[in-house]
Formats: sequence, C-alpha cells, structure tokens
Amino acid sequence: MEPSPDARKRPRRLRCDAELNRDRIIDAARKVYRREGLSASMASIARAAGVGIATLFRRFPTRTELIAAVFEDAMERNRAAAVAAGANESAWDGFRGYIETVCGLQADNRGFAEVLTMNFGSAKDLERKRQEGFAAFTGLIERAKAEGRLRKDFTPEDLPILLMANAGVLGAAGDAAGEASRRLVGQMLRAFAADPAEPLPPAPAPKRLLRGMVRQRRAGAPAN
Amino acid sequence: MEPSPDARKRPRRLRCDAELNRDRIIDAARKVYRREGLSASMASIARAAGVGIATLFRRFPTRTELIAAVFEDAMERNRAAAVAAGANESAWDGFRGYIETVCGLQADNRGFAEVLTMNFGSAKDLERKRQEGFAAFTGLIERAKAEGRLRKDFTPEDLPILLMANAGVLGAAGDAAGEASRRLVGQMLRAFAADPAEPLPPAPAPKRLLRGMVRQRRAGAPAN
DNA sequence: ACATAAGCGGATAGGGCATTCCACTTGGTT
DNA sequence: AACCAAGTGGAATGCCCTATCCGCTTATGT
Repeated sequence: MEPSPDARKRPRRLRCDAELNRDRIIDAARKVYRREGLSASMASIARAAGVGIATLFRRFPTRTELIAAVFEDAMERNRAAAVAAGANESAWDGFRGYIETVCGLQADNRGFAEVLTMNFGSAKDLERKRQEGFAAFTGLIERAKAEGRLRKDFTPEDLPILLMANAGVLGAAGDAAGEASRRLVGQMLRAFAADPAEPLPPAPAPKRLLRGMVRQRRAGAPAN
Repeated sequence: MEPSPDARKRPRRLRCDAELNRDRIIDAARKVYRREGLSASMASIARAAGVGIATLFRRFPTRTELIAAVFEDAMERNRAAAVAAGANESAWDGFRGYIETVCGLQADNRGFAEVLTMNFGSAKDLERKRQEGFAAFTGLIERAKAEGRLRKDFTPEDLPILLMANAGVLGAAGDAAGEASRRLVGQMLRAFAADPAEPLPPAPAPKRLLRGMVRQRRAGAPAN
C-alpha cells in the first residue's frame, strides 16, 4: 500500500497510537513554548505531554525539529498576514497593519516572538514560509514608498530589527509587556512614516513598568 | 581601631587576603558578565577568578549582591552621562547624545545591557544611581520639549522601553548587533524628534543580519 | 489468532548548577 | 612564637537537564 499523499515527507506512516502521541507532544510544546519561550526543556515538554522522554526524542531528535513542527502554523499565519497586507488598497495601511499584526503575534506568544528573531537553517518549511512572508512585505515597501507614505530610507532589514526589539521589550517588561510593546511599535511606525502624523499609544504607567522590570525566575534572570 | 571610613557598610574590614580575593572575583565577574550576560553561572565565575566556590558565596551570598558590586561603576558612568547631558547648552543635543551613549554602553556590555532593563530592589546604591541618572534625564526632557525639538508626547518611560528594545536587538543580532543597534537607535531618535530631519545610520546588510540570527549556544537558544 | 515490527517509557549515564559543610590554613595581634 | 578568628577550597548534596539504551507492550496485516 502506498503511503498517504501527505506523508511523502516522513518515510512510513506512523502507527496510529504514535500519531496520537505526536499530536500530544506538539500540543503540549505549543503551550509550554508560548508561556516560557524556546528555552523550555525537552524534559518539561515530555512531562506536560504525558509521554516518556524517549518518545519525545524518538519523534523529534533535535529541538529545532520540534520547534519547526510547533510553529509552522504560526509562521503560516505570519505569511498570510503579509500577503493579505499586500492586497490592501493603501500600501501604507497594509504596511502598518502587518507590523501591528506580527508584533501582536509576538506579544501573544513568547516562543513565537523568539522564533521570529532566529534563523533555523535546517527547518526548510518554516524558513520558506518566513521567506514568502518577507517577500510579500518587501513588495509592500516599494508600493508604500511610491505612495509617499513610507520614508525612502526604510529598508526591509528594519523589520527583523523591529521584531528583535519588540521581543526584547516583551521579555523584559513583565506585566507591562503589552502596553510597552504597543508603545514601541507606535514609535517605530512614527519613525517609518514619511508624514509623522501617526498617533501614539500611551506609555505604561511608570510604576507598572518598574514593577514589570523585577524579573521573575526565568532563563537569563538571576533568582536572588 | 575604628573601621576605615569607607568600610562603614561592611561591618568589619576584610582581611587583606580576603580583600584580594574579593577584587579577583569582581574582576572575573566583570569579564564574564560582559561577554555572557547575567545568566553566567556562579561556578563559572569562581573558576574564572581562580577561587573556590565557597569563597564566592561567602563574599556574595546572592547573585544580586555580586551583580550590584560589579556594575556599580557602569551605573555610575550612566548617571554621569545623564548629568553631563543635562549641562549641554542644547537640550536636544544632550538628549540625543545621552541616548546614544547609554545604548552604546549596552552594546559594549551584555551584562550591563540586561542590568539596565531590570530592577534590583535590594541593591540600594545601584538603584539610587539609576534613579539619579533618570532624574537628570527627565529634566532634560522638559528642556528639550521647551526648545521645541522633542515631541510633546515623549514620556520618560520611553527610555526604559528603548533600553529593553536595544537589549533585545543586541541579544538577537549576533555579529550584526552593533549595526542593528545603531540603526534602531537612529529610528527611535527620529520618532522622538519634533522635526524628523534626523539622519539615519545604515541598516546591516541583509546577509549579515541573517547570519547573525543563527543563534550561538546561549541561554534561551536551542543547541541543535 | 498470531507473528512481528513499531512504539513505548523507565532507567541510566553523564553533565552542570546552586548551595552548604567542614577540616585545614593563615594573617594579624599580642 | 603562639594563638585564634577569619578565611579557604574541595567535597558532598540535591536538583534538573540531554541523550541513549533496552526490555516490555501493542497495533497491524495476514
């Protein structure tokens, strides 16, 4: 019997119980990565999935493979958002909307925020989707410049830089992350706009931000 | 015999060999934190200092105490830069110069980049210096607004947000960190300026940035 | 029903880390 | 010179991590 058409990638079709475990792993990893970021341990994901560690490693021998499987759909949403933005009648509105959308995806998901700032050379599907989204975005740039709404010195690389910056704010601002991120994005859009009439979201209250800066136990943060 | 005037803080003066070890620890920690950020392990610092682990813990029972001792001078430089900026005849030039300086300090030191985005409640001296620098900066804001060069809707909280954003870029851009950081700061200054004639540093070359995004083994980055 | 390949998860090896303990050494004082 | 409080470093403890091994279980095709 031929392997199912979709399964060309994986040599043989998985046994159905294995398929179930695979789904369980991805679901668990999705939740854990979303909350804790990509530094979550393989062991904690196996525990969350209710499978043995060996099962996790058998299915995903490297962290990158697991990450790729988990975030393929989020990356697809990113790609789709860029393409949809390109269809906008006003290139600037599309540009602005896409940036707000993708930064919002980051705010909603710690893991994806990191994925958007990294290059996973070996995860071909993931990188292809990123690349397609990026291509749609660069097209939008040209149109927005032609419209006269986007500054001429904006370059496509300003997008990954913004994504890194936004990830940094989200990781450091604690409780105030959402507000601080929106503020950052507002400022950046103002910098990008040829006509800086862009309104600006409010900054977080000083005390909120200060409280947010007290790090919770997490990778990269000292405990004491 | 009275304790030396400077040693009021520490109950008794340290024995001279202990004082030497303390300095060795701080020097080693300074180097390690600069290169690796604050997630460096206590053990690795003790090794780098050439002292036993127990010695490190005896002198600095918590990570925070070590961090405070290591970065007191960098925080002082930050404070001094803010105060000096306040003395500038042109408030905008001072504002701009201070932001470039502090973001440059971050670019030069991974550990300090993180320190500037965190709140160490218990490290009083450190926080006092931060606070004094921040106060000088807020004074500058008012003057720069009065000059008409700084937008009226800039708020002091935009500074910590920028520092978090910059730390994010520095941590994620690898080889291209310096260029990417300067580009980010340029964009932000443009957003802050009432008259956006600000010139912009060039963005990193696409390939450089992409290569930089391939993470080296570091906290928060998957190994495989 | 049964044979068997596929899959399972506990156990284990090997490492790093934070933190504490303790027997030994040493600087400073008398 | 001798004493001892202060200081030292390495060992020990206990935790979590990655990665692999291996004996047991089970889905699946006949």
